[in-house]
Amino acid sequence: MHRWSQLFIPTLREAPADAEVASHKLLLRAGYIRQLGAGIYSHLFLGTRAINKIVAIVREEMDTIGQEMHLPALNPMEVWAESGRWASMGDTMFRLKDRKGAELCLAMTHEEIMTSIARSELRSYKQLPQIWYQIQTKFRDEPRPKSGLLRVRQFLMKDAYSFDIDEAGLDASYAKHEAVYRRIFTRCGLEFLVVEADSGAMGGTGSQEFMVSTDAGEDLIASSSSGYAANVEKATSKLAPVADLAPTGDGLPELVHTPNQKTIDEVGAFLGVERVYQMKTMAYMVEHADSDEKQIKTVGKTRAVVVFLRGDHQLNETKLAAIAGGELRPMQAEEIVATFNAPAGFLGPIGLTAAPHPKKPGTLVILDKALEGRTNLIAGANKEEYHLRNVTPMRDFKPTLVADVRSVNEGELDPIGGQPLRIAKAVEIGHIFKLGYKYSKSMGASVLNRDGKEMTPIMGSYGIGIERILTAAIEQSAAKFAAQSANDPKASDAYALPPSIAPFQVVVTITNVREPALLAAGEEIALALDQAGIDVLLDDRDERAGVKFKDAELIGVPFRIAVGKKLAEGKVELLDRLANRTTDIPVGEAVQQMQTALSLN
RNA sequence: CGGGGCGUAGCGCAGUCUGGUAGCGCACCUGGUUCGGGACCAGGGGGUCGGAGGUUCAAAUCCUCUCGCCCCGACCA
Repeated sequence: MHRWSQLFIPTLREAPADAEVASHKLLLRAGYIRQLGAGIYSHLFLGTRAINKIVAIVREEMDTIGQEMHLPALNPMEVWAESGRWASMGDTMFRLKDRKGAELCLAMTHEEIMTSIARSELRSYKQLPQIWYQIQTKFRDEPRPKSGLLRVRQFLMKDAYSFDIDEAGLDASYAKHEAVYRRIFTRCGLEFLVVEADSGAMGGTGSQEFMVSTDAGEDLIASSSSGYAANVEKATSKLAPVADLAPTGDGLPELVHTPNQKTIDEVGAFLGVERVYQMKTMAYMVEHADSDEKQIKTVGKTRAVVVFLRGDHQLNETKLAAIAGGELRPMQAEEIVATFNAPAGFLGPIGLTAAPHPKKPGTLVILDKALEGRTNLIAGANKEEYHLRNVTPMRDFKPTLVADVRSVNEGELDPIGGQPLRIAKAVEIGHIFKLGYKYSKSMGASVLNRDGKEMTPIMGSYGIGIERILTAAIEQSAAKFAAQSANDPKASDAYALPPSIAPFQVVVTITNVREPALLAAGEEIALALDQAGIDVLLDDRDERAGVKFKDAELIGVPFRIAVGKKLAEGKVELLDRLANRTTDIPVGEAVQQMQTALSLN
């Protein structure tokens, strides 16, 4: 049994000025963590206990489908060079040299290491499927660590990798992870959402993220009441049909003089035409990763990418980057002139030469799906001071491809049930991803199939941010407490963790340790709880009751038993902080009442 | 990397503009009173003012350089 009087729980009355988000302030104030450097934190006693509980849940669930390993965090450069990530990871990877000058890195994930084990050990389809996982510290030199434990440079991750003989096997391994992830996050007491995610420029056939909705989050997710949920990087929507403008003149593109009218709004106002009837031109350059040799060989290291969007729509750069196959940057003035033969402000589709196919050289011209079938649009004329009327895609110009590259907006209808989309901030706590052959192929893993033929195993990778479970739980709870008492300025101080991940399940607060009866009763109750297998923290400090109550709340323990005045009547007070309910219970029933309360959570 | 802000006692801050013995609240230590919602009285300890260089009789304060941290934009668990 733990006695507060002997523990190191450095609670703070005020949060350090650097702390911004609720979980960061609370973790510091409650004595869970202390900062060592930007994005580098020590977990103190309470933090470690909470993390250990989360890890135990993750491990217990993962053990139902996979096997735990422990891999090196310190990796020789060669293994990362093989997959191409030594080059592609750039500054995000911590790199170092040993005394001999050999290059090493601190691992950010473990695809390479797992694949190298698979390659040297797996020989036969009979050994598949395999699911290997580990719970380990990862290192990432984040460009901008922030928000306490939410975005850090060193963190705990549960990462798992599956190896299957074929796609059906991968689908099964993926489905197992999805089910296990749902159990893990449910047991951790989180309200989460599973969303469709961007699988990145790397390819891959499927990817879902597990998200917890909170304003502290950095991701945006779109969801609706029909069950649709997607990262906005991936989300699509149904649009209300638009009645096109009537053609003017002979119905063919017609030049209009538009001096000094460059933006969509200026041109719209000048011509008296709303934004939905206009076509917006956006010009980028893609830069292909050095590792993508094939692409560079056929289309060059950089390539012009031109996108046409409806005037009132926003480009989604993630979607575009996935299609373009590299990193994007806006075109510079000379590049614009080289591509369009016209200055910015009057760019349009006509006269532009599109690559006939994405894999062929030339300008990659993309027409956003929302413009498919539209007619008589207003667009730039590729001529200074002129725009065109009556521009009709496919008739007047042919893009390289038609694709969804726009961002959805709040209120648009979801693509499956047609319900309005809500857009909210969220934290990503887990990600499951059908990797495909990227690593097994580049690193040369293979097994013999039933016919004695060499096959490349297909892989999946699956991650969980351990500390993020803690922070998400705190954010979620703090938001709820704040909403419940919106006019109470101290409300942001309050939160409570789910019993499954709280450092203790219950605090027994002896309101005054100088009264022998209270002290004895508190000791007795705490001992009984401890013997019943309940994680109890006995607050036996010689402090005033107010201090002890505040501290008990600050550390986020979900139940509190106060031993005080009512002991004279043989009663103690049980506070359920998650339900915000206080009940007086007979001393002798403390264990049983706690067991009941815990079983309900 | 670009933009903004901040480094003064463990935490929160004042002092910097206008150079002149380094301060306040909380926390900490001692004694006393108090004891169910962050008590009170009295006494006390603790600071290379982020670092280096410069200007000056004199620098937390002015100048130069540098390091660190936080926040806003491009990445991810």
